[in-house]
Amino acid sequence: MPTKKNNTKERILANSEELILQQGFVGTSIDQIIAATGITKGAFFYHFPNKAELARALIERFWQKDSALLEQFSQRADELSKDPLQSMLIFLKLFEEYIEALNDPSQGCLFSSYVYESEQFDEDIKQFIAQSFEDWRKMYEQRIKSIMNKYPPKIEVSTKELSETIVCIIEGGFILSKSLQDAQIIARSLRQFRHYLQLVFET
Amino acid sequence: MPTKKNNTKERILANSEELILQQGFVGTSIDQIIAATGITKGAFFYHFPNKAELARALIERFWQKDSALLEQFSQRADELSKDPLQSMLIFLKLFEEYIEALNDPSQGCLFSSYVYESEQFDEDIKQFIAQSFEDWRKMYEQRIKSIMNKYPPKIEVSTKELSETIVCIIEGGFILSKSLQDAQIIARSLRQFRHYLQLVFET
DNA sequence: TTTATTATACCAACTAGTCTGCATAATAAA
DNA sequence: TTTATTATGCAGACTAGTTGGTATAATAAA
Repeated sequence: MPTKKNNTKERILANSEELILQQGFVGTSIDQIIAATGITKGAFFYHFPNKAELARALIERFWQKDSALLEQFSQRADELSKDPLQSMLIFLKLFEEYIEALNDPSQGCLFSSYVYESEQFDEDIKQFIAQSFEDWRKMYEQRIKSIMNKYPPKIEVSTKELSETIVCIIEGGFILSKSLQDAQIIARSLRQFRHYLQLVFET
Repeated sequence: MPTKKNNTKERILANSEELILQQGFVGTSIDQIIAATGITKGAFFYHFPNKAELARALIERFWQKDSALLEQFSQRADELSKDPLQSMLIFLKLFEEYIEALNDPSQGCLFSSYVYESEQFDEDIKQFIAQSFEDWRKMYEQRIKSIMNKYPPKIEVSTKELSETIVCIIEGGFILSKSLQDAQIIARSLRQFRHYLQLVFET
């Protein structure tokens, strides 16, 4: 039975993430996790010393998956156009299409989930989340800076504020998507932001 | 000691809301709530039959406070300008200034908090939250429709998508605001949306 | 007194986490 | 190649503490 193939640790992580996005971290008991995974307490505590370490492993895993995806879209966008504005528009489009494709009623974002239970987590996890948001935003900001170097904006805009707004739209989109059971909200709202960029920068 | 003046029920609600926005609903125990309020279990369960009813009372109270505020800004905006576009821009500005004024690092939105623990709540509470989001969005949509009737948009836009985006920005803004300990994010991002509206509709 | 409000003591269920033990897999020795 | 040894991965019973909730008594207000 116990082979290298059926990676129990990964199954615990996947099941935990799903449960936590629906019930919250504190609201998800280890008993629920092991029941969903089909293992026992012994197995769980063999892989994680305590629940706090599960939380840490989950958020790091989430960020890794997330940034890999963004990196992929980023590279693809740069391949398709060397122009900073076009590349950014393509990047956002790729993101939208990805979201649209999962017609699964959005599970949500683990970062946001943790933020609304923030006092349950260690200081370094809170720090990791804040840093991740910042890194994510800065990635957008770099792109917008490149655009600005080439195209004079029609109105006075700040690269920081523009990049912040993208992150707000996505995180807020997850919330509405979950509540209204509508998987397309993020894509639609991101499209609005794309139009905004076009109005600001396109000739 | 117990007079009508020191309204115990209201104190329970206020303290609960603050704790829940930091720790989540499940993560906040009744023991914590009564300790923060300075009462005992007996007093708590006199005012609320169970924790689920506290959740319901909290979210209804939150919505009442919220819609009263929005109604106030809405009326003020209509007083200051009869033009639908100007009134909307003023409305958003009032909202921004309100957020800016609370330089308290944002407590957050109870709706979002509940959404990320949604499976902990009864179906009717989830329904109430979804309906509140929809009502809120429709309020914006009405304003945008009025604008569209008067001003032809520069690009093709949907009133639904525009109004959705506002809600996304605000809810996402709360999350970033909490995580990055920056109370001004919502205001800054809303300003971006204001600029977008101006670019789309202003002559 | 009657009624509204709060205090105290308590409980059954659930919580995260521990402990011992057991099967298999990998490695080393014969 | 067989056999002994050890490491890995997991099962499941157990514990100490916490949870929401209750029963009842005390106290205050009308």
